[in-house]
Amino acid sequence: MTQDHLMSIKEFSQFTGISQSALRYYDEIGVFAPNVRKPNGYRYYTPEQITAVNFVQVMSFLKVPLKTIRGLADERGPRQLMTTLLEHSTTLNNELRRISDLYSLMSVYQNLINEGLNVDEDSISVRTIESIPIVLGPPACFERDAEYHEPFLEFYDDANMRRVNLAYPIGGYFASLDVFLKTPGSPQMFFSLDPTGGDEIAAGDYLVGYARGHYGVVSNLPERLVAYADEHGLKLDGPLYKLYILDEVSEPDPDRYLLRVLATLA
Amino acid sequence: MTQDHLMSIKEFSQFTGISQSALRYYDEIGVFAPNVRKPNGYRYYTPEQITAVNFVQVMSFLKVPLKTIRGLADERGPRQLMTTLLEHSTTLNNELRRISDLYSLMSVYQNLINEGLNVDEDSISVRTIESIPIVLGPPACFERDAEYHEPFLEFYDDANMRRVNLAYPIGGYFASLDVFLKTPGSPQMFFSLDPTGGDEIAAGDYLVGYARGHYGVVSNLPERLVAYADEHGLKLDGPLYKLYILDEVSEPDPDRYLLRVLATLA
DNA sequence: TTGCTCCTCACGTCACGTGAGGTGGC
DNA sequence: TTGCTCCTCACGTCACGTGAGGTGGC
Repeated sequence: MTQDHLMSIKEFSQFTGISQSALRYYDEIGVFAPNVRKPNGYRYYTPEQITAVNFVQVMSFLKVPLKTIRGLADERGPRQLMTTLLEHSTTLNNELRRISDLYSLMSVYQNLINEGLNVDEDSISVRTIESIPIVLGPPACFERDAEYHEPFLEFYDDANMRRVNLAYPIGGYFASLDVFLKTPGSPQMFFSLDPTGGDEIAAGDYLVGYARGHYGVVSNLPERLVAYADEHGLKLDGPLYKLYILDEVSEPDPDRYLLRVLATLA
Repeated sequence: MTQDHLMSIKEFSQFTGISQSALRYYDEIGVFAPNVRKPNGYRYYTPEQITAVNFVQVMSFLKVPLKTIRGLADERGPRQLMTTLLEHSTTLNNELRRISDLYSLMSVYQNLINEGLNVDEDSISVRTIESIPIVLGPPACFERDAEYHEPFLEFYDDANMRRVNLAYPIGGYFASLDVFLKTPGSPQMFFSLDPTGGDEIAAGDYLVGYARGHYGVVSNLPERLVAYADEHGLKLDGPLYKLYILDEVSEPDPDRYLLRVLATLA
């Protein structure tokens, strides 16, 4: 290495993919300065500095504030760097969790919306379903003078404590079709589609039906389910899952919310 | 659902994990307002709004600006939401790539630093190594009057075009020990430890040695490697990989940079 | 001389955080 | 009355982005 090759801020910016204004800002706050400053104030960088600025990028991606990175450069050393990396690897783990959560959240939403857009909502059908992971909440007690929101809030409270991701759609669980027929608006438990949960909608055959309307409105869906089962000689036995596949998130008109019911076939 | 339960901003903040100031900000820019505003200006939220604000959170995590989310709420609908989700799933893919890149980058750094801290740098040893993925650059031609930085910059240019992550440590490749003995400062190619690359340091047995000092300084390492091989009746045949395992990123003192050489054993 | 690059302020932006100073509810 | 919560400005912050107005290099 004889004489160092000097790169203008433009060249250096193109090499590193870091904007010129970012480079000037790094210089200003003292986190990363060009190796050479000409009398006219022009900044010049050396090729070796590419590694150094990459390090700044890495640390700032780890959510370490730039001023901390600056301090870190002063008391640098392999051991210090090691501990810093270990400290912030938890940040990275959290980020990764958030990303993969979001991934599955998006695919859940996409599946529901897709179903909502393409389904023939007037017909009842039989569907074989893979196991779906869910989180069941505590028993929801709807006393006659109590209001709907109370068990709902209880569910939220409980879910918060159990670190359930409440961005996933929430549905209602009924122990049987009979319960649903009697109190279609009052599930015995709520459940979240958060896939990290320890519960599941068991794999198997289900009777599937839909209904449109505000939260709580089931119109004649329960009767249609029973009629279909009778007509086809099917026996319904086991839990029933109610879920809004188009809700306020995707549908601005409450009259067009779309409800789906899965009823276990014996 | 009789009368809606109303939550104060504090309660709602605790339920959703969103700060009070963020909620006020959402209200201010019109992206998410409380359902009820009392005459005294107090904000009250209903349980149903938990889903809605979760949606805002999700979109803003997808790097969608809040003002865009506001606009999105106006012309909402299942179909629109679907396309928005699809559009921004690429954002998510990029994020995920960056995170997992950073993960492997950190583990590469950690392994190197660990090795640098714990190794007996004066002794030569034989080590069996798993295959290590790398990216080889174009042939580096060091003409006698050319300067070191030129092939180095060529490597960077080429790597940039091939979308190699230049934050990974960079080393030098020599076709054989002989080449290294003659020109230890001028590798025939550069390589990056970027693990996405199509090349590799082949699995097998290597003679491993270390040297301290500035970039380009190898002190008596070549001779020590030869002497060790002679002494133990080992034959060196095949490529040699040179890499700084402690460089300017981890070590502030250039005299203490630590170089490692892997020489293929026949 | 003509473009092009670079410079330094200075101000804007995005998504909030942080008091200051004051009111409301129980 | 006391303490707690809530309110609205207003200003700060972080990591830049964006001109404005001017100089330097070939």
